Amino acid sequence: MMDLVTHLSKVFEQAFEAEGFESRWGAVRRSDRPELADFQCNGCMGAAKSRGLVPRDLAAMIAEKVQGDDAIERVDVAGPGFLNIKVTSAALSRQAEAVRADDKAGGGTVAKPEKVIFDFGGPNVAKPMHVGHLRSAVIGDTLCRLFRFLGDDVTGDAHLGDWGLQMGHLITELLAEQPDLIYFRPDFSGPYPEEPPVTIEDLGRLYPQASAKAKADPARNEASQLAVAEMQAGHPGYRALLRHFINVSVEALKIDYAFLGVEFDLWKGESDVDQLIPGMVEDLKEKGLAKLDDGAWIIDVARESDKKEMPPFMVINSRGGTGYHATDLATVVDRVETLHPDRMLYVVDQRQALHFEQVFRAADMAGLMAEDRMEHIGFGTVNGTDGKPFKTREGGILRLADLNRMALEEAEKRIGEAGLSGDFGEEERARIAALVARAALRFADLMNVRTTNYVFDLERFTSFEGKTGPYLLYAAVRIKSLLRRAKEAGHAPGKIRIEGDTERALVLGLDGFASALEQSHAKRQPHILCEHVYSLAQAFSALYAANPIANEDDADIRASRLALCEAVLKQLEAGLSILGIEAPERM
RNA sequence: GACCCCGUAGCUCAGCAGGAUAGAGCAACAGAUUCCUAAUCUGUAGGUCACAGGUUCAAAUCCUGUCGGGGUCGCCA
Repeated sequence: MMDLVTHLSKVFEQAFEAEGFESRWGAVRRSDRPELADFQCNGCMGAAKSRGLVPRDLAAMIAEKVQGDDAIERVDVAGPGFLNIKVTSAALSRQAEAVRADDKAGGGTVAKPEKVIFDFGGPNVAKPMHVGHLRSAVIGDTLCRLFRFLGDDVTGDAHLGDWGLQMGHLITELLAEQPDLIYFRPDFSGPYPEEPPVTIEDLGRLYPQASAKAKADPARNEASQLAVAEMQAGHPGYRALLRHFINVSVEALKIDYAFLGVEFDLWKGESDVDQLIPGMVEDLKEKGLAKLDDGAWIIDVARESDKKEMPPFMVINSRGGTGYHATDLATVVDRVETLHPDRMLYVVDQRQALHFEQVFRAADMAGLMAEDRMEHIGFGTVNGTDGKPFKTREGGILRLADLNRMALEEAEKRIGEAGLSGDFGEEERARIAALVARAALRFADLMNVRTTNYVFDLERFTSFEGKTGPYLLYAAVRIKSLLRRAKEAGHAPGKIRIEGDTERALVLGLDGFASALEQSHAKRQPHILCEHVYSLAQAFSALYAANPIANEDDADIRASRLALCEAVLKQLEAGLSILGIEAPERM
């Protein structure tokens, strides 16, 4: 199906072309002045100027030209030369019917589907996730869903941070606590036990313990670095421990992600590409890209056109170790070889912009992937009211697990207060609370423009009124509920006839889905879709408050409104599912 | 110091491929429930779009500068 904006744009573009103008002047968009018109075209001012014509005269000519189109009721010339377009009720009815019948609820498909890899989440083994991880997880997961919805072939990879100093900390701290473990015996090289020697609680305790010691004692830090080097060199016991740490951590991570409805196709990590690094380094040396500088192997990725200083890409550091430059580039090698992507998107904190610039340049220079096929989808930091990265009152980080728990508790409390779900069973109440909490958290993050920092406000994340996830659930559940009642009463939906202003507004809202998705996709900005879904829910709520639907006496109007509700619900659920939000049947 | 991002209502933020009277949510105030879920709806009030220049028929939006806030700048990731 084609949305009205696209249809009208074509009509106006043809009109401009017929008068010998460039078609771009014919671009039509939703009206800024809904009381005057449904759509507007502002091209006459610019087009007239290019010919020395009077804008209003040209506008009148264009208005005359488009008269034949059956979606257009009338076109008015206003102000200096605006064209105000009002569409027919029949056209709106058609659009609503089309949304109702469309299995994508009016959302389209990208012109050219691609195979896209999303690198997001980026959780670290043993380090608990904090609020910053919420952003990568939720934005990345939503973009994956959005791209899939529009037809792209998507693979989401968690890209675990399992190769750094934290592994050394864990190993050395475990060694201090349990020196007799088989993993530390130099005379033993496997096979090692299947059962992990630690629990997630152990990891949660060992890491901060070691980290604190290392900060205070350089020698202790040195020991961890040595352990990392040994592990990277292939120490069998350490490797076996690494495997255990990863497995134990991933199990725990999955719980937090599942709460948020975040899913990954791959759980690969830095350690998975370690074995590719030597070959990659050889290749870089052969190509003359890697050079020895200050004891380290680097790639000079700077360009003359650079306005800023571009530090070198660090392949191997002066101690002979590899850092995240090497693992990230090796990950590109791995992905290109195994998945053959058209594009790779990295959903990572904006502060890593320079790092990715370097990785992309290096990957391009190494002939792995063209620089313009790789994008850093950066996001802003989650700040406190002081403008600094958010800290709890105690000054610590807010763990994601704690945030999840707080949202859930608020949801449960609120369900009790509102007297909702009173007659539901325990299980259903718990499920509803979980869905409400997820909706609140995801929407509170996704509604922000991705790239800017935002101030974290716990109340906003656990609030259920106004522009929130729960508001959207509420709207969807209301529709489900009234459709259910109508069905029970034997009222069937029928032909849609759009009459009043609130109905018109609602259908115009429905019609904006495709372009919201398209823009959201093009800009990699979930908040555009959030805006759309929210305004759709608002438009429905306004109709709901002002008109009876299932209780309407006139059978035709009732059937029409019921059908309209079905269309709205379909699109609402489609939009929400992209945002990773699921509405219960009742709440 | 260089480079990047930001500055819009009391608060948190949209809008920025220029377009008419700058929009939401929260907070404030006034209303709405004989009937489909009030986690709702309707309305009122609230803005020198940081500041100063420039481009343009038209600037919150583009350009320049200033001020203020945040970030990044070779071996932790």
